[in-house]
Amino acid sequence: MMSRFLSTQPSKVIIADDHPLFREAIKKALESNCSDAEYFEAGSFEGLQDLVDHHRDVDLVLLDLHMPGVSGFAGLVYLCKRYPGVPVVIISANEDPVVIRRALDHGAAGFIPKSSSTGEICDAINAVLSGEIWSPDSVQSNLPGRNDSEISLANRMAELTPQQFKVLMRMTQGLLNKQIAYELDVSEATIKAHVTAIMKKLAVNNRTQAVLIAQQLAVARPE
Amino acid sequence: MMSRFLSTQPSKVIIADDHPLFREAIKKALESNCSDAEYFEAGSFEGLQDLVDHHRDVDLVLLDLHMPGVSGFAGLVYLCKRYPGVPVVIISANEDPVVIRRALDHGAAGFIPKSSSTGEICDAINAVLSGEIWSPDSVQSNLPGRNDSEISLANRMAELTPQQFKVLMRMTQGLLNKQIAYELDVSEATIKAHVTAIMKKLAVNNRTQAVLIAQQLAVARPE
DNA sequence: TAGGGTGTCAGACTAAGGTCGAATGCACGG
DNA sequence: CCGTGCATTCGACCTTAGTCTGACACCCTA
Repeated sequence: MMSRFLSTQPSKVIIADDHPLFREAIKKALESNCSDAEYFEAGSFEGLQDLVDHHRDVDLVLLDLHMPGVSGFAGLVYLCKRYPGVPVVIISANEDPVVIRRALDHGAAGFIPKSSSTGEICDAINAVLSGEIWSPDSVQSNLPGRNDSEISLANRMAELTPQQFKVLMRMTQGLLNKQIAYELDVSEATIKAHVTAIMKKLAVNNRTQAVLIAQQLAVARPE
Repeated sequence: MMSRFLSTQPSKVIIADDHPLFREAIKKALESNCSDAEYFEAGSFEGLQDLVDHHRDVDLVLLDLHMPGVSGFAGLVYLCKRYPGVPVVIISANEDPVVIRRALDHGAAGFIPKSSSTGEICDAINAVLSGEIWSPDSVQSNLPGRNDSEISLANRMAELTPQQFKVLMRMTQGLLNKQIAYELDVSEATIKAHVTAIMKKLAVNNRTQAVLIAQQLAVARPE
């Protein structure tokens, strides 16, 4: 059976979703239908950060919108600005056209609803690998359009270093500096330094305002 | 000209919107088309709180979703639980069916898009005054349905006293205790006492988490 | 008139947040 | 090979947040 991927080189694909079964399902679908690509899986955003750091030549990232460690578009924005060459495809249970549009505006190379068939998924991935932007037929471009203030937030957010981003994500979960320090296995003083740097980059002057800015890139989890 | 209000008693109506011209327009529309009701206006949520406090016999509140001093549904939830007898009609530029549905779930007696004609507005108000729930035709009940966790948040939020609510709204703007104290013209010690009480009622243990809970009732401002 | 809830506040204390300067290590280009 | 810049780390120090105790006034209701 011929590979459905256009590239002749074996591809590196990262699948990031917090549900192991779903990661498996995606991988199986891609393996059987598409190609002999290499697959890497991440169950948390932190794991994803590690993977992209060690595989700068990755060809594609499949990213769920709801991952432990990130809320909403923050992870997408971060990846896109930090690794401009790497196409990121959002794969989500949420099919709200507004959400899809926002994802594409924030740099997603495609949007695949979880309800898609394996054939549709492969079509989407082929399109993305050949440089296209892929989105479900239901979404056309007459939607709300890009929101400038949100874009500027995204830009500021993208200036964060990897560690700072991890810290910010934990701040948006209401964790104390002490708790973040424990989770990241550094001293509380270090977290405080990161928090100060984050606030400077986001142009705010206290933790609550920083969290509020990060929250603006959040997406309500569908029921 | 006959009043289009069903009630024979003169009604008390409060119009809460941060745009003075829009308040005027609404009032004019109601006056000329509907009845000889008494009108009161509020340009901020704080003003609205004062009004309902002094006019417990108000027959109707028209509330914009985006008011200085409240974000999203918080104000609606607060009013509904605290003054159960008073019907609150949301009047908003946002016409997203999901938003409309959430508003009705949170106790709104009706939802009037700002794009409505004066005739439609009067129809809606008559319906509400005679005890019905009014929503635009576009919204039927096959939507997402009530979100239990959001309802429980709303219940906790509704336990707040008026002053605590004011404090919480300012916390969600990233203000320091000192700044809130200045705005409300009380001492910082008082604000601290309120913040402690708020966190207890919301069942959280720091300011960031309290703000995050409040933010879950927020609505993205449409462009 | 007593009691309960609310709003106000002070003072003293503990905990958490936030700033500053500085050290380390690592990558990049000269 | 060396300097420059950046990310990460950290301790010392000060500010803000949050708790606890106790207090007083107000309003409403029983």
